[in-house]
Amino acid sequence: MPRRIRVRVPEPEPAEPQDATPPPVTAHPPGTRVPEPAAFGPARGRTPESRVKAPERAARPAPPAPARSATPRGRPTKDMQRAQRIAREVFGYDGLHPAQKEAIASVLKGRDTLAIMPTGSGKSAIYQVAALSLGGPTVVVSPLIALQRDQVEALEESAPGQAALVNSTLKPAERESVLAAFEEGEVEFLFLAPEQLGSEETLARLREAGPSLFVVDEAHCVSEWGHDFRPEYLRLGGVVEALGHPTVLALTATAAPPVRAEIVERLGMREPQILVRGFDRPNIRLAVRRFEDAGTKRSALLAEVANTQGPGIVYAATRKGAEELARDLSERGVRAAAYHAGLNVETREAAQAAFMADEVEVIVATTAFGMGIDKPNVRFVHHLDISGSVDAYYQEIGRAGRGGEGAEATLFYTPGDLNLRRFFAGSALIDADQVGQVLRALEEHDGPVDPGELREETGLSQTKVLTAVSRLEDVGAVEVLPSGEVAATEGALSPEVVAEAALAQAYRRAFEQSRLEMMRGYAETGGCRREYLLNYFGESYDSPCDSCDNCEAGFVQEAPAGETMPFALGSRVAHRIFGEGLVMRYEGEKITVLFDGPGYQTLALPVVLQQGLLEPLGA
DNA sequence: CGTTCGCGATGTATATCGCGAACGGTGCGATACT
Repeated sequence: MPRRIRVRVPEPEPAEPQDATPPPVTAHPPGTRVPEPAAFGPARGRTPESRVKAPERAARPAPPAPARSATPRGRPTKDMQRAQRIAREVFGYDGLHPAQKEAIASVLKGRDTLAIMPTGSGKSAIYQVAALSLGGPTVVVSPLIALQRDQVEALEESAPGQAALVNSTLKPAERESVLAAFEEGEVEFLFLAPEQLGSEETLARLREAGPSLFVVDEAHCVSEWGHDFRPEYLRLGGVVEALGHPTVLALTATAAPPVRAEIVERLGMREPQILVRGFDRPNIRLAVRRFEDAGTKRSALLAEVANTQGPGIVYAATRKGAEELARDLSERGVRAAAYHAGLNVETREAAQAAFMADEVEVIVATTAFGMGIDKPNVRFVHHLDISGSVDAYYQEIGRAGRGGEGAEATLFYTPGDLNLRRFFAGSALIDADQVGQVLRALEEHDGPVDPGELREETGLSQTKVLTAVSRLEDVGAVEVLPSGEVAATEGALSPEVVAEAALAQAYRRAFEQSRLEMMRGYAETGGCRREYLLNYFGESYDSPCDSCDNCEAGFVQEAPAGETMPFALGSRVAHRIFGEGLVMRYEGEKITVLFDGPGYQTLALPVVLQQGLLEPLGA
């Protein structure tokens, strides 16, 4: 029930004349610092003169423009011209990069858009400019409260008072005033974590505000965290629907093809525009050093870091490992600090701030460190322990060399390190018993049930209940209503369903394991590592790269053109047992296919050809 | 899977051994306590 009836006057879009009147853009208030340009390339300095000129440009009447529908192809539309003015005058960007323009244009056309671009390439500018150009409020889902704060602060510089956030640290009165301001259209951007959207009341308030744009930042979290760690991520598709399907803009720095597909599916994106900006980071030199025992490996890494100019990041798999390495580095005279989720907030923030300020030279961290870190002068990112997937690894090493200078990414590898990752890849998932418990609790009710009730009745945690519900939803046994309530679909409550949900779980596990196998493949490949990484992200690359250990050692020969690729890279194939899949990579006599069911599988090419194991499929 | 933890036994050292259990990584929000 709406608390009040209110006629909402649509925001500028229709009210704004389509002709020469300048857009209602706030110029920088005097004394406001102009934010750094977010576009690629070196930040060009802005002179005071250029700042003074901006308002003049805004005041100058624009040339008469034809009606929007008559805008000639290939030239910026009226909407895009306006977006570029906003980028310049509100945010102080010197110009938008082509990829940014493309993404903004896509959003302005009302198209759901997935933009995959490296950190530091101005992803924030995309949603900022698109949001102000669209008119109508914008919901931004972001995984970390710290990131939300950074974004609000950044917006505060150029669009004061236009951004706010909602989370559990707010007092009820503060929360109320933020939501009210958002409903009234006084605040353009509202930042929140997906968990906030689990509250029916909050959702209703957002619906009341009538958002025109729904942004999912760090969208890979949908796939990486949604299945166990933060299941609310899988609920975002329902949230989008409940909000009347505003245009969805998903942003991430990395996503392999299956992760992309999952983002699109889970967010319920319709005919999405998918924009991928180059994955290659040629200035990062790639290497793997293999050891047979962990002690030797650790000593080698210590020596390497102690003799290398920082700043740098070392990733470790465990908290303890991170702390011990930081301690040993300090003993060797390296200014090092540990960073992991077990540290108290002050220690963590101090470590990060010191690293950003170049007071700490090396940060030794678990996976807790990194999201939102954009430091240009990181000289190396080394791994004491292997990452759980190539996706995670690439994101981690991508924090090196942002400024464009040379950087090193070395994986210190022993095969035994895979065990811990195997454990992580399988452990967080719930088992069939727990799915059964939730299903039985559902049977007790006739109609839809609130997840909170299920939690009480099963004694499972919120996360477990939501995970079980997601699995049951995957097999069509339950439906989650826009209200957040869970409803069993007709005739679905059967032992077969539990079995099916368990199977879905097994598939997920197999997929995780196959991703780990791909990481192992990187560690053990004799081919060009850059090619391996880029193939993983669905891009082709002509090795050798001359900037990885294998290419430098001369292991990688240039492949004769048109050699032994019986199935084109990126084409669809079918396998009798594994089902359909996507050809990812050739190496030696092996072919790697990403199957829709069991994930990445590497097959022996001669056997495949001899026994006809793979059938090419049409596009 | 490998390492660490907790505990009882050993058998008299205030320490070591052996065994099974537990843990290992990401963060939100809610709750219970000062």
